[in-house]
Amino acid sequence: MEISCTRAQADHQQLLNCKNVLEKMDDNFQDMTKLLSIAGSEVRLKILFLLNMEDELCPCDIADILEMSVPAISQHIRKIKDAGFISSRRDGQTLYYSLVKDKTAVLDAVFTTIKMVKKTA
Amino acid sequence: MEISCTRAQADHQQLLNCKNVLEKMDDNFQDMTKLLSIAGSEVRLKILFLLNMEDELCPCDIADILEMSVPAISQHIRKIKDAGFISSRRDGQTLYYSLVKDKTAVLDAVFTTIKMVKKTA
DNA sequence: TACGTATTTAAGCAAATACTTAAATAATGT
DNA sequence: ACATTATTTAAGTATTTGCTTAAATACGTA
Repeated sequence: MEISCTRAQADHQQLLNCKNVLEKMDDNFQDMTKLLSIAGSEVRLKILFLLNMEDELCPCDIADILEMSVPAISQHIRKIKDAGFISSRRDGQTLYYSLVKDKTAVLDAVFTTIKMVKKTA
Repeated sequence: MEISCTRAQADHQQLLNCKNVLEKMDDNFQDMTKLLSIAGSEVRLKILFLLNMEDELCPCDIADILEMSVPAISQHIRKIKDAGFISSRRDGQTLYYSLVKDKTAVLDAVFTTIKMVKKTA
């Protein structure tokens, strides 16, 4: 309980209500944080964007496109995969990765925004 | 250019196209990465969510709600403010922070998703 | 079996993060 | 001017991150 804000106008009922709301959605916050922290890296955001655009790609393709080393890409992929946002399909030696759509649905708004042409100031 | 993926089926034209698309939107990726990396921390995501819900709050309120120290909250606020996603208004000793709506519009989808009741498996 | 390619994994390291505590600013009231 | 409250800033530190290089694993083929 220990409310520390001693402002005269502090609305303690409001603060308690906020606490309750957050507590009720704690799992949702953790899930969303996981997705946003994955997407909050320029490299990983590009990987997710590319998979959304091309349906599936192999680590080697992604390394070529982003001009990065294969192990660096592989480690990003692993992080995204461990979080459950992409899945893989093997064809011979090649592993193809693709988005798990229902776990990454919120990113549609993100991709749309990225694709919007910016008005030059 | 140096394409390194030597798969027989590798579609080099596809890879070059991807590179071009990404390059064209590079600024957008940087802007979006900034927002997502800010939002990709559980504490900051909650701060943004609270500001969306309550319109404006002071650091002390947020510290109370999240049960964290005031300096810890202040440093998160500073990071969000430096990125331009919140603005402040002073009333006496109290600083009230609020969302810069047009810079955080994509987060509406995020907040909506968080508020959705999860189907228990 | 041996070799080449695709990918992952591991070890190492520099840089970034996110707290803590203590000190500095800023505004208000006595 | 002094004390109190709200907030920020700074310094210190443990943890996490994201690459690099080198080694391991997996698959296909001669």
